[in-house]
Amino acid sequence: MTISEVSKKYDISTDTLRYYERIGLLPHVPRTKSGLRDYDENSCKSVEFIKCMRNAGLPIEALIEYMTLFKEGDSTAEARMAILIEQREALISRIEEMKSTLSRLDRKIEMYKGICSPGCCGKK
Amino acid sequence: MTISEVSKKYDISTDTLRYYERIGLLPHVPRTKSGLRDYDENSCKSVEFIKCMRNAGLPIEALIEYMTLFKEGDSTAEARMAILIEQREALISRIEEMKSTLSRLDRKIEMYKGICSPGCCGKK
DNA sequence: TCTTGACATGGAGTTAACTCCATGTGATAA
DNA sequence: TTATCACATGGAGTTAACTCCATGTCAAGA
Repeated sequence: MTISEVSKKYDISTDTLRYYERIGLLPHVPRTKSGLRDYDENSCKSVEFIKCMRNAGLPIEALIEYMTLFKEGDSTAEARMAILIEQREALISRIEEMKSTLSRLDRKIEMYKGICSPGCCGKK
Repeated sequence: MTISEVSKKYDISTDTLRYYERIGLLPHVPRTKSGLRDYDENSCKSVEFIKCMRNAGLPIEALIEYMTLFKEGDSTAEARMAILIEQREALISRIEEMKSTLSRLDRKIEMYKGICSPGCCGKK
């Protein structure tokens, strides 16, 4: 797949895809004879994984660490798992925080509805 | 309350507190005769609200709009509510996204545990 | 052969949200 | 009265994560 196809498929700009590669987040993508990127299934999977993790707010730094260990082979499984566990914890607490903010927002919105309900909207 | 007390209480740097004020996010904080900030209950409530919303990822821009409308009085209630509803929607979808990433992480971690379980850690 | 269009690279620029800094002031402790 | 100290202000600098740009190459259509 060309870079623009991957860009469309995952809704990530080509600039960002190249950026991910040069900072070592996305493992080297295969090239055609003339040097163009030719994403294979592995590359696509990585892109998809990165997109998912980034959208959930995992920092690029942690993802680079993870991907780097990955390239280093099976012996790094332990360390990779540690990263995932750490990020999992962080994610859980962000979700909790967001949920409580959400219910606060809900209450606030209900209040606004209340203000506007019995009378203020005029009776005919 | 002095700025440093508020800073400790809400765990927000004094720089950030002043920053919020100058960008119009935090309504003007009362001052002492000599010009020092002297946070009253209202100011504190605003700080707490902002902190909560920011931690959940609401953009400063939206919060400024909200606060600005607030200052403009009751006639803006409708518009304020609209902002809250909009942000609520955004928050919900972020939470959903994060939850699905969380379960993906969970599965991945289970996989790592699996790899390491029956045998690889040596018997004895 | 010439032109066009997608892509490559290295490096600079942007955005959001702070964070830091230089300089100045008023209240208080020594 | 002098030295601190917390605080004030305006403006510059930082960080993460992109995004944009100038310049160059290559393959394919006119």
